[in-house]
Amino acid sequence: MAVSPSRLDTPEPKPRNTARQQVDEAIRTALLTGRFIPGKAVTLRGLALELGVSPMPVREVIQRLAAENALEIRQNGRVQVPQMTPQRFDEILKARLLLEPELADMALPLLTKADANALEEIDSKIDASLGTGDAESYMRYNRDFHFRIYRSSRSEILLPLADSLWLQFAPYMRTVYGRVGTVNLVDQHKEAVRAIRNHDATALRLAISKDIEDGMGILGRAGLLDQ
Amino acid sequence: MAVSPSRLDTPEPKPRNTARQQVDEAIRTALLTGRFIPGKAVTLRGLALELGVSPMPVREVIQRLAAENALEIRQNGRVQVPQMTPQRFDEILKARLLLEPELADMALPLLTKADANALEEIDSKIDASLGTGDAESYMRYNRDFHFRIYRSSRSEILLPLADSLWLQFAPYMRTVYGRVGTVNLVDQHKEAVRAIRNHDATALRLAISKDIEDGMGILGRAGLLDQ
DNA sequence: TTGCAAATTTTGTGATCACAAATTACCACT
DNA sequence: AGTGGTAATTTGTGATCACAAAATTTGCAA
Repeated sequence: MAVSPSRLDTPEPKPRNTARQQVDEAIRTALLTGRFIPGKAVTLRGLALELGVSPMPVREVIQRLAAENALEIRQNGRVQVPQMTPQRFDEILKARLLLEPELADMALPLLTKADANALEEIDSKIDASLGTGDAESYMRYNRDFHFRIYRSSRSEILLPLADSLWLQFAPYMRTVYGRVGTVNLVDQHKEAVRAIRNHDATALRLAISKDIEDGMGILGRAGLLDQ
Repeated sequence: MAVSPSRLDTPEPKPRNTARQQVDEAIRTALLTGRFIPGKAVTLRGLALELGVSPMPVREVIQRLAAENALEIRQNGRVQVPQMTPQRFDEILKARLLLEPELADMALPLLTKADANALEEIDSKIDASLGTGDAESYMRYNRDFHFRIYRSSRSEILLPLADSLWLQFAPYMRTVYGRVGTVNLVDQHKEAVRAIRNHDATALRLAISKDIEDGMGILGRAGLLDQ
């Protein structure tokens, strides 16, 4: 008998490094850290030039992000970062409150002491960013904090859904921070870490829920009155 | 004064008819009605030939669907319809139970008597399809039934998330129906219509939840033992 | 018949080009 | 200076090509 693969699926030899993946990561990071302003036009050739590739991989990535509602393709074909609306904002908040506590709940049994320490480390960087008013760093570390938890869940379904949500509200939140600053920001990260250390599912769900509301609740809607 | 657009956004003149949209719709419908078998390889040139277009628009659509986890791009670049796994199945079920009752709840105030009648019409077609054992028609009409409700919510966030979920489980469910048939299928559609007519939010949520469990609960996991 | 290696084909990736539609720039005219 | 129309530019779309990697087929030898 042969020692052939025990599974008839996923041999998955070696990860290839395509230009598309680089472009994808670059644009996603830019969206998540708020380097794209809502309403701002995005052009294929512009991004391609900026990233040093041909328009080809950019086209594919834009389609990807448009499918996740992170970019908007108008009917004239032009691409832009979607504008936030009160309805969209409320729905994103609702969806986050449905999905993210669930993800945290799934992750909890898999979270180790090392994870808790790493989360504490990230949280201290968040505090540092808030102190210096560096909104871009804050957004990156805040994202890291949440998805360090969620990713531990090994979720294949809920995790991509949450990913899509973050891509949708991040650019807008960046504009809010630019307007009202970051000094008033509060979060429930220390409570979350404590809940993880105590293996307390109820407390973790509550911390995540409250954290989402802290981030988007009062502060968030404030910016929607004008624009 | 001018009669110019009252909003400073979205003039959106006329919808363009691109090859990409046609390809997108064709492949989505094929996935939702189970014409693609999980694990089946999908090739750019093959689809392009089949749909009478160049590989170009197919590439973009595949990227879109891959971003929604409706197609899987392996690390060697090959594309296939994702295989179902017990974990994925359970998570999809969980996600549906989180999102779809909420969508129905949002839709309820906007649903009219005409909607209820249309839903009843669709449900009769479902019964007809079940009678003749036409799984493909069943899947199309069942999809129509659910999204006729959900779409009424005018949701911009939760609706695309639910869309992604349906694309992920539809191909697998088709294989289940092919194995065990459709005669044993039960649903809660009549209860849902009744709840809509009575403007009973609690009853509608319950009907949707039970309907999801009827469709995926016992029957669904049965097929996961082998493959 | 079986195992293995070379050759052929298939496939995704990235780049370039042509084209049409939309946007922007420009300039004459009132 | 404001306005209207035309020209120039920009932009997304679709097609084709070259290339490399992977999968498949073929052919030869044990």
